[in-house]
Amino acid sequence: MPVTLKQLAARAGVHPSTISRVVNRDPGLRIAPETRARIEALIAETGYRPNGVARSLKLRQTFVVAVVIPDVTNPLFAGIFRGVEDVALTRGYNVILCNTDNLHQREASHLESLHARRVDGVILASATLADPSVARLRQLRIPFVLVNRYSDTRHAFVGSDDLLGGRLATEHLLSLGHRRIAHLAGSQKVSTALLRRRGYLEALKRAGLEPDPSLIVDGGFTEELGARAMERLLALPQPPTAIFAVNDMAAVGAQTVLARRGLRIPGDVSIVGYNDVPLVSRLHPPLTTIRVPPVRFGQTSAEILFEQLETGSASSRRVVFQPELVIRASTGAPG
Amino acid sequence: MPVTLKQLAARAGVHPSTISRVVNRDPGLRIAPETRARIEALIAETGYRPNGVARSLKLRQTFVVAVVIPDVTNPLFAGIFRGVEDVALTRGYNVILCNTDNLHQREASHLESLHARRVDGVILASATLADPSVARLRQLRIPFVLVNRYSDTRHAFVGSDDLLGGRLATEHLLSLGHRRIAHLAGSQKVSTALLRRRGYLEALKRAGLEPDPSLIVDGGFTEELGARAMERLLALPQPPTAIFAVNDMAAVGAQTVLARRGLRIPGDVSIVGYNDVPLVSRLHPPLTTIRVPPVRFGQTSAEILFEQLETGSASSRRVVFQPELVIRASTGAPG
DNA sequence: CGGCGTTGCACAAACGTTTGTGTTACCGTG
DNA sequence: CACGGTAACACAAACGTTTGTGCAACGCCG
Repeated sequence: MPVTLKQLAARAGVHPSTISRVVNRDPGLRIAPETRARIEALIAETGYRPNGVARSLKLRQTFVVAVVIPDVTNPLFAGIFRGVEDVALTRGYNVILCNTDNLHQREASHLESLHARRVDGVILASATLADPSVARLRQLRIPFVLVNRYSDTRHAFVGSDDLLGGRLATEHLLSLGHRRIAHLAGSQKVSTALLRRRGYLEALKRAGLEPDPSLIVDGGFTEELGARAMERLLALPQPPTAIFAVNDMAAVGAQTVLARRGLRIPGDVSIVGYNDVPLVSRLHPPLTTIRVPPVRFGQTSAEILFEQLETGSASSRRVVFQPELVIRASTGAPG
Repeated sequence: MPVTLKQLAARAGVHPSTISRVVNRDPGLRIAPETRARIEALIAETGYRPNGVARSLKLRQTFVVAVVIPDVTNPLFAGIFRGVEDVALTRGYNVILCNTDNLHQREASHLESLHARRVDGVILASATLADPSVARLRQLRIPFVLVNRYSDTRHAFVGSDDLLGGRLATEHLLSLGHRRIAHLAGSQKVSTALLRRRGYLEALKRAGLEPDPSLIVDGGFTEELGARAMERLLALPQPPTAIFAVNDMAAVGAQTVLARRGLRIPGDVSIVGYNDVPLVSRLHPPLTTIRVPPVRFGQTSAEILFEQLETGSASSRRVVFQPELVIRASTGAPG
């Protein structure tokens, strides 16, 4: 049922190339008005749509980009995707979404598949530090931009100042009078976690405090891992009076175990999260957190990607947004 | 840089078709072991990957499916996407994600684009009742399955029993002793909203109660719209003692205005939501809601879609899951 | 009226695969 | 030694476009 150029040409009594030029509005096309009308009528009648696959083959462009993220189920990444789709749409692009679950293996296999499909570019939100997948992307000469997390500083990147964010969160806690501030750290293989931790350490140092290694506990980005890390902290001889969690979900996990132990927030321990994902403002208590603009991440990274596609040359633009501390009821003066 | 079959063939001193057969492991291929070895070495050396676009053109299959949803930012739809991606991966498929924002125009334009790209199938989670887009899909002969919402009963569909869900929610409220139960209804153009409302009405009728039209207020699926609807309810001469919201976000919106007015939940008014999206269990108070399995929605719909792709014939299978009432602290006996 | 510049198209190659059908050389058999 | 069979490939068409170039026919000018 899908009509082809050749069939149309036969019915219109012209050569396929002529039809092609009218559907593509070739500006240099000189054509008799009646012929054009005949062709246009036929197009309307048959509902002809050029076969995108054939077009892509000929044009060496697929008009598809891919977004690779750890997990759409995480509102941060969902927001990023929205951002890129919104700008991709305006350029006539569609976007393939790939979830990696933070598995290198899965990330790599997605990339091979995307390469085979000849996507025009990829936006990678799942990069780790010195990520081999990023090297692969370069090797394959696939235009790409890193978002939220970076791999190293040579590549196009859009995200926010996680170092500052870590400092903001910690300084807030310090200003409330906390001295034993713990950090629920994420994997140090990802830039965001690394920088937030560094920001935490910097803030402590600026305040003249010696960081206590036992207060920095490697957890992860999930509720489950945040909860486990919190439990380890509570087992300490002298538990912290405040927590800075690497992200909101870890903070929520910590809240849960605190509540189970009958500890009050912020009475007994204050908590600050990171990202300000939906609904954390409605938790019990509402979570103090660091706000970042996920949709703008997506939009900006897409714009940089398309810039590369248009100029045909890789960019190493880095745009970093300022994170913002939003103070809610989960933080207060130490008991 | 991307190698082609022809280039490989030249270097290997064989015909392109021979290479093609070895990469595709053509079972009927008789080949000298040494030739095969030479070719395989060349493939490994050059990192050759068949051009997927050319393959698609020849095979008339793109190995791409699309998921069309209102908004990924909504965890329900994000979950559905995860489900379909998981099974698509096992079949070597990639998936394009499209957001419609519940705009018919945007839905239609996405569909045209997907058709032009010749995607192998689509999973549609944004259908309205008697949706023209669904008709278009049939007309274009694109295999598809509806998920969560249906358009009419002739098409493949996977979702849950929203009628039952609506009854469950309402009966729970009734069993607590509520008599003035309001319903924050969603758009009656979508099956889920329509059925949940019908379930609500049925439960009332079974309890021998006459539904009060002023207690059914058309809101929408967002926090904002839920809030507005709640305000209208509070302006009533005799406000309700309980609310059944069409989804969790609307319920959250209602909670907000209740809190602003100093009304206690569930002391003054009870609330039940729908979907059990992440974090509503951690709200203040934790939200009673109806749980549905979004990831299974996605998985199942993908399986049905692939079934169609394999058999080459449209299916009208309908699989509906049982929703589950999960009782939390937002509901209690009327004050 | 010859030549030239347009106008309005047609031609054909190319994009990179897949696959049904040759075709050659060789081996074994009677 | 002729013949059939098979092993190991080569050939070529096709998938549906795009685009540089070719080429009639026509009108116009000197």
